[in-house]
This record gives sequence, structure tokens and C-alpha cells, in this order.
Amino acid sequence: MNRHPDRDQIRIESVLSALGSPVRLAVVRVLDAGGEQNCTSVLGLLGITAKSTMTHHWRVLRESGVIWQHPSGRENLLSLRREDLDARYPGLLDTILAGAVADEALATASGSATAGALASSSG
Amino acid sequence: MNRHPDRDQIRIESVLSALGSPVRLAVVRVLDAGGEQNCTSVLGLLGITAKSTMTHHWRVLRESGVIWQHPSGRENLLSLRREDLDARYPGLLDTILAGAVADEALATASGSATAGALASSSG
DNA sequence: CGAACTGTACGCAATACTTCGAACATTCGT
DNA sequence: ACGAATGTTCGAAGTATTGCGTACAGTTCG
Repeated sequence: MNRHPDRDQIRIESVLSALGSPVRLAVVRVLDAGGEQNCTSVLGLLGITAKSTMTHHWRVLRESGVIWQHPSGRENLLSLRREDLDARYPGLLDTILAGAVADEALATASGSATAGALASSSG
Repeated sequence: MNRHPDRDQIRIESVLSALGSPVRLAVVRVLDAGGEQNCTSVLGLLGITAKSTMTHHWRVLRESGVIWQHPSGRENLLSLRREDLDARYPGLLDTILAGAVADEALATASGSATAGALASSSG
């Protein structure tokens, strides 16, 4: 049921497409900062209210090879596939993550309300 | 008329979203390998037949800050915004480009017909 | 077993993306 | 001015994405 792609099945187009969404990029940032978490935890840090909406995004991130998703008890733990992504595309994840931070610095300069959510998760 | 974003206006989400499309990623690879070219040249290397379709993609790439597009005579020359992208997201472009090559190596192992188009442009 | 908790599956509506053809604007060569 | 070449703009069709609510499945605790 998990449908994780093999490491060699991961494609850059799918990864970029998955991370091209503000919601999913935010998810990745949360996972990078906070490590393995359950769906509700990540959901709480975003502006999405419906769980079914996020189930869709987990799916996109999972099937593109960006995240692991493995059940633990009644929870479904999410984590970054760092090892695989770094192996296939060295530096990509860090560059994108750093880019998101850089973007935020410019966005806050213009005045953005949603920018604070991720900034607070790093402290 | 060209609607190029300023360097500080570029956002990683837009860049990733733009490059998440197979067609546009291929365009970027062609521009990286072949330098400044006109639309028809790039169009010829892809499987798209309609010029109006590519006009849409130029627009996406241009407005996301990935390419420059400047008229020269009756042509419209396309080129990568390497300096700006490298300044905003150091290493991102090279990593993605390298990732596309790496993907192709795995894709050709499985047998892909479209893979050859880009491989030949790097020689 | 039954209740609460966590997350998925399905269907639906709104929106965006992708692609194309036809018509138009601009430039170059004569 | 005329014709060829290069792209853009517009309108339209097909497809994909996004987000939500409801219903459902599995786990934990009493």
C-alpha cells in the first residue's frame, strides 16, 4: 500500500514537481527541521484544515521519492528520504532548503504573514 | 513587454515548478548545452510541433526567472539566467542539470526513446 | 466489545495546466 | 510594397491538480 519508489526509480522531474508546490515544500522543510513526525503534527504547522487534502500531498511526496511514510501503531510517520535523495542528486535537497530560507528572507522584507511558521520551527 | 522578474523576485517554488515539467527541463538542458538560441532551434529538439505551445513554456520559464528572452531582429533569443539563479540558489541549476543526466543514465538502462535527444546535444 | 484517535479512500467541485489551430504583428530580403 | 520567416496572442478542448467532506479501516485503551 505504501508505493514508495525504489531509489533508482526516483526522477528529478517528479521531485521538482513535488517540491514546486508551496504546501509540499513547506512539508519538506518541516520534516527537515523536525525529523520524523506523524501526519497531524505536520498538518498543524500548515494552513490546511482537511486531513484528506494532506493525504493527497503525502502521496505525491511519497510517490516522487521525497519522503518515507511508514506506519507505527495508529500513526503514519513521515520522514525525508535524505539518503536516497542525496545519493541520486547530491546537494539538491540542501540547496532547495537553503533556497527556501533565502526566499523567506526576501519575502519577509516585503511583508509576508506565512513566513513566520517555518522560521519558528527552527528554534 | 518581456516580464522578466527581478533577481530578488525569483522564488524557488516557481523555479522548481517550472523545471518540474519534462518539456521545460529539456528546454533548460538544451539552453545549458547550446547557449543562446532562438525559439525554433529549441523547438526542433523537442517533440512539440506547435509554436504556440512553446510560447506558453517560454512564458513559464521566463516569468519564473529561469531564462532570459530578448528579441534580436525577427528572432527571440533564449538563454539561461545562470548568473541570477546561481546568485540566488548556488548550485541548484548544476545539481538539477546533473540530476537530469543521471536520470537519463538510468532511463536508458530501462530503454527510453526520448533520452537520446539530449545526449546528442552535449557532444 | 466499544469509544477515541490517526489516517486513508472515494467522490465531487473549482481551478490550473497543457496542447493545439488560426489569426496577427514584426522583421528581413528583394 | 510584397512574400517569407519568426513568434505572439487568442480561443478552445482535454487533462491534471487542488481542496474538501463523508465514510471507512486500523490501533490503542478501558
